[in-house]
Amino acid sequence: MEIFAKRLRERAVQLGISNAEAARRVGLDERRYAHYVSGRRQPDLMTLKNISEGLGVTPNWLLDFATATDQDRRMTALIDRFVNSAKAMTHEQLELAVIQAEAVVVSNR
Amino acid sequence: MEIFAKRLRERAVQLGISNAEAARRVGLDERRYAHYVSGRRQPDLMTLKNISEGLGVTPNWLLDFATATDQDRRMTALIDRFVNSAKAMTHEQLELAVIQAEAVVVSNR
DNA sequence: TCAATCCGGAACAGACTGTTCCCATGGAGA
DNA sequence: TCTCCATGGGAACAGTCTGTTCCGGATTGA
Repeated sequence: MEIFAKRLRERAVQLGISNAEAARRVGLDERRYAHYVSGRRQPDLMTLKNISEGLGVTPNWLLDFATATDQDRRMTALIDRFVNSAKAMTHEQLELAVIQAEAVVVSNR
Repeated sequence: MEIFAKRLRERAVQLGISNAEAARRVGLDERRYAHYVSGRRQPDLMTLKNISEGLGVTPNWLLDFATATDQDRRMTALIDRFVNSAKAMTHEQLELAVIQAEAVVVSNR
């Protein structure tokens, strides 16, 4: 996961801070954080989450995860339509829609 | 990271497959994957990424990372649930779900 | 010159992981 | 009913990896 270390360095530059300062923001020991920056060691999942929050980024970005939705354009187009509709719904309406959707998925067995 | 293990089990249910089948899709040994499912052990970052791809979800979702900082978090959480469900749907099923959602919005007027 | 900050390397004890057995359960088919 | 196979849990072990601690060099500002 060299990309992870690269993203940590990249983010520090974006924020205009040193890696040591980034470590403090995340709440990690400088040496420990330095290991992540150098790419020689990897954090556990909880630490990954904390780093994401501390630096204001997402795990997806830190891991360079390309959203699989980019592959199927028809699906993404439909999802976009749903998201737009969801913004015009009440919370109860959206909740019902989600429950229905999840029920459809379960029934696919 | 109990939530991570929970999400693995949750996703297997969504896809209607066993954990062993999920392990095969990801390309991991069943025993090893079972450790992740039980929450007793955690994968490294590269494996996390592979699991995300194999199961058609995102690291953000597997880690329960709240991306909502702008709008209503309840709404975005529901939308995320829908998006994940949509990935397990056929195109026809998703299309119907969207049509229904848009119909709900129209009825609000 | 001195102090402070940042960053890299080395090393060690401890924790964690990946893997391998063993076994219990439950469903499918003969 | 019996057998086979898939699933999944538990235990254990060797090896790897991590977190932490020292040390030193480089840079900056007072």
